[in-house]
Amino acid sequence: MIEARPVRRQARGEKRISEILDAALALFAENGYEATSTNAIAARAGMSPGSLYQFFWNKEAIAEALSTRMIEGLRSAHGSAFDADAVASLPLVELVNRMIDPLVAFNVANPGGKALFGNTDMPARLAEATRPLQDAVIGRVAAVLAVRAPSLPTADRERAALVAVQIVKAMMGPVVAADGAERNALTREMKAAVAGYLARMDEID
Amino acid sequence: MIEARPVRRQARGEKRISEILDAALALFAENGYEATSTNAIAARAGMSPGSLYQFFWNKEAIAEALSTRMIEGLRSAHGSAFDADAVASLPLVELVNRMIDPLVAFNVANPGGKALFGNTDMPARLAEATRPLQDAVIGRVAAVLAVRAPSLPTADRERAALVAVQIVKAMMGPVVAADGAERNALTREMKAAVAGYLARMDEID
Amino acid sequence: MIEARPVRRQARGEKRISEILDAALALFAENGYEATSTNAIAARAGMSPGSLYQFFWNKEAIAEALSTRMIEGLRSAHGSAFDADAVASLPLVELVNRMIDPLVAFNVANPGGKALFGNTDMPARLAEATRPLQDAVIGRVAAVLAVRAPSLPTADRERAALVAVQIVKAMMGPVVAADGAERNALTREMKAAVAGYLARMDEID
Amino acid sequence: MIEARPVRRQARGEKRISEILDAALALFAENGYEATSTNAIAARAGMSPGSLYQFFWNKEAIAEALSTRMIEGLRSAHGSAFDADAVASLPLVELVNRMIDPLVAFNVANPGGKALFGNTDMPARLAEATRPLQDAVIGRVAAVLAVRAPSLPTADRERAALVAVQIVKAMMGPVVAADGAERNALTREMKAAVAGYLARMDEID
DNA sequence: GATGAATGAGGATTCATTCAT
DNA sequence: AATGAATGAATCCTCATTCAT
Repeated sequence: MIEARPVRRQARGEKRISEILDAALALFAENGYEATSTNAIAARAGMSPGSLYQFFWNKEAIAEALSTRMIEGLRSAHGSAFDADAVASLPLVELVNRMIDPLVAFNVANPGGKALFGNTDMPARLAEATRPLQDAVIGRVAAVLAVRAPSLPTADRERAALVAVQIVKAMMGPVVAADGAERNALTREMKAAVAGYLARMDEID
Repeated sequence: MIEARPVRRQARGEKRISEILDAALALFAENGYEATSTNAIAARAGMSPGSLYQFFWNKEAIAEALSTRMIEGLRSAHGSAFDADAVASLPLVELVNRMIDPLVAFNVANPGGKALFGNTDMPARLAEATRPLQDAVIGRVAAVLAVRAPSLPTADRERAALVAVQIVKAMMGPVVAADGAERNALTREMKAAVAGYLARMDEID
Repeated sequence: MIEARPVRRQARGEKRISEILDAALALFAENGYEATSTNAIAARAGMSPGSLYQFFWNKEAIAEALSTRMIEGLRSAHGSAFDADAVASLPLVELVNRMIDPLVAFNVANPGGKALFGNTDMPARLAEATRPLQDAVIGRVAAVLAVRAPSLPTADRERAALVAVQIVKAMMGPVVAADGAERNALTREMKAAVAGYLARMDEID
Repeated sequence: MIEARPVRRQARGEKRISEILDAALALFAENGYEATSTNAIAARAGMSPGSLYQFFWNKEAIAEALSTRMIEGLRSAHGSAFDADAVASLPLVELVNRMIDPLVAFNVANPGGKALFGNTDMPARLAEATRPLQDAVIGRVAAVLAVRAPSLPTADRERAALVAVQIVKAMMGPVVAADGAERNALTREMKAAVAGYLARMDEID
């Protein structure tokens, strides 16, 4: 009744958590959040339904953790792409490359992210848990714009960042779904769209 | 025994079908596809669950019909925006206006659309049922490009159309969610992004 | 999501509700509240689990309804036993007879009541829902005492009523469990205990 | 393979068993038998669930042991209250005092008892496991009556003992739940009820 | 054509119990 | 002796769908 359940975080725990998240990511990608059953996640992760709940309070918590892991993954995928001097000095096209290439690589390696973001079909509480990722990314782009287009009013800057992010998000589906030459072509167009749009707010080039 | 249920299309039938679709659209928009129960749709449509099934084989069929109705709605919303001479002679910015303004108006008036498109959280079969809308729209834009940039290879043209459509879709959520001045600002940016991108493939301006 | 579920109370509804309550009473009596599954109740009531929930929001609601039905049953079982002049004029022994005989008859006919009252093993909320019955009965006895022993302070009167009721409750289990001559003997002793105790507060005899 | 698990009774074992029973008693009192999980018992006893099962075969066994420990506790609580000459020579009121006062003290100190006795909400097998306590107490009272009212037929004597015990059990809940002056008042009434009832079978007074 | 009661499989979650370490 | 991760059956409840009226 009081139930502490400290959400295992030890040694072997990390591995199992990871297995659960992998399974969940795959299934969310295939069938969506709602249509994915916790029993299915457990089965795919090679454990019993009961074990799942030793690591997560409930289904939402899994999606939340997935979202968190995604943020961290993105951050490390970007590496030094957002370093102050890179941001300040690079030509726009090169900057866009540095931002988008790791994103594409990350999404190709982690299909299923799309099930988590920009998806209306999940409990309201979860949608909010998913927000940080969104906001983190937009914030990063806005920070870039703050350096590149310092005279732009904050509101405009945030809006522009949103637009850039939305374009990337929207194109990521087709990019991930395609492969080979077509994937490259789509990636090129995505970059063109983003760079073209941002060029308008950018004093330098 | 051989189950006829010929999907009613008669007199009063049309009206009831419409009521069901209205109810479904509203609920999908509020809670998403999976979280919307057929009983809730029936209730909101002012009929019994049994009656609902006299018009649709199952829940998916409702979403499919919604998708179809959406295509038609979009088509009529666009009116003469895609007329041959409009497409051939208008300045790009004006053409984009004629394409996007009705879309925004339509989506603001039908806020359930987002639950149906670009949402992974539905049975795979449904996601496919939803494709025609997508394709219809892309096809229309590709046709425009065929006129404006006739020298562009077909593959590039289709890809460009996809990009344009994705940008619009991606921005539609934020646009519909915002209101007043911010909605206008977002719409303006959406148009700028699309026009900016298409300008590259467009010989004229 | 909004879900009205007006808890069926119509024509045939009453019958089914009654069947559910009968089944629940029997099972609660056999296995207790917690150990009785809603599926088992439905099965014993000859319906599917889903149907059960057309009449009751959840398991607690069934116990609540059972408690309510019990109060009404007791009231009607007592008939005119608590009429003003009966209460005022009857010899104590006869009064006790009129109070206890219907209770014994009722409990023999409705075994299982014991699972609902004075049982700690149920959600706190339920325990409270069950209180009214308890209080109703004690209140009735206190009212009798108010007539028979008007000089007794209210607190003492309520306490005495509680004692009388507790004795009856405590003996009811053995009485119901026994049968034939032993049941009669136990009933006689229960009455003796109650009458003996009340005689002390009673001016007349 | 032949499953030994000899129910540890050694050195440190006794201490751990005691801790388990303490934890179980507290939790049964708080939440009832069914709602108390073995994991919660283990946690409260400061050990792992696995360890718990080294001392008890299952949940029922814990309740059984608790019942046994209760009998012993009661016995020692009563001390010399049932000594032959005390029983034979004391005025009834004083005898009742000597029997009931330790019981009240014991129950106030061990408020979990009520979850174990007179509670229908436990598996039938457990209810029986709980019987010995009941019977032990009744037997003791019957023995008293055998001395005080030797001419009473055995059956009547046992029945009278049952009544007395039931009264005490029934009042124990309210007594334990109350405190201060009200607890005293309730205890006084409990004694009055018991003494009043027994006086009828008692030749002396 | 319509109704709405009825169905029952399925989903999230818990918990008594086991077993590898 | 002890641990605590693992198990999986069982629970309450929902909902897409059917069918008698």
